[in-house]
Amino acid sequence: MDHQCTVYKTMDYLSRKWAILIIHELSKGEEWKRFSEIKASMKDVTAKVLSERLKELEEEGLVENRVDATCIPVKSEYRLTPMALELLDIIHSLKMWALKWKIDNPECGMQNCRLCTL
Amino acid sequence: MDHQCTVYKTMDYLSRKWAILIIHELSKGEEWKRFSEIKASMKDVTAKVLSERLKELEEEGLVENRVDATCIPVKSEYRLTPMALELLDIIHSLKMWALKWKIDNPECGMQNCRLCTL
DNA sequence: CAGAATCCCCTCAGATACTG
DNA sequence: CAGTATCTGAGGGGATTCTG
Repeated sequence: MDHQCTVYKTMDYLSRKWAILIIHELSKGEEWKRFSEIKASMKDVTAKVLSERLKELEEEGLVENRVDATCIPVKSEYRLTPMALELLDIIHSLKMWALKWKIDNPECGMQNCRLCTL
Repeated sequence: MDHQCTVYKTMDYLSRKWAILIIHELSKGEEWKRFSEIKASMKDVTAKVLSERLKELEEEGLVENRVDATCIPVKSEYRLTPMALELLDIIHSLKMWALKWKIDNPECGMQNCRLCTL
């Protein structure tokens, strides 16, 4: 890889399942979101995978985590970093590109795609 | 997935190993590139994977293939479609983003990253 | 030259169960 | 609530061999 590391490495963790959807989910609503809140809004993701992705994204500097251990039960919240907020624009461009060129794919008609979040 | 199909489906094939690097490779130099030419310029990719990716990208409409069977040996060439050329801008944005934010990753110092192709 | 066919490994993600 | 631990299966990718 050597000289092709930047995009390659970026794709390495962004291409993991749920990663982009998690980023997108965190971009909605209030700043800080609880683990259970994220999980609930993304029906099919398991706690294991969500936990893994959040940790990876945190290591990559895309997600911040704050924990309030004085609460019972413990309150753990996540939000996007400025780095990730800029990435949102690119994800948006990707959506626009997909909408423009791939709109007629069999399983997602134009109506759905125009309305869908990603 | 349902309402999140566009970006998700796009990521599905773009996130496969070598896919983005192949697109990037096809964007360089002359229009049409031969199989062996692509393979030679991407040291570590195997013929199997390169063949698979090219076929997937062709199915997705990102790559065109023309074959001259009158030659011996057969001449098979590939190039990007207009759809893929627009995607290049987004890949470029992704590189710029990575350069800006992830420049200090351990295995790729600033010098390499500024010079590297992706 | 341009792949196709096999074989094999190994990672990733899902399911389930458990814990402070 | 917010995870972790363990097991499992599918499949993506590498290495090698073969072919028109």
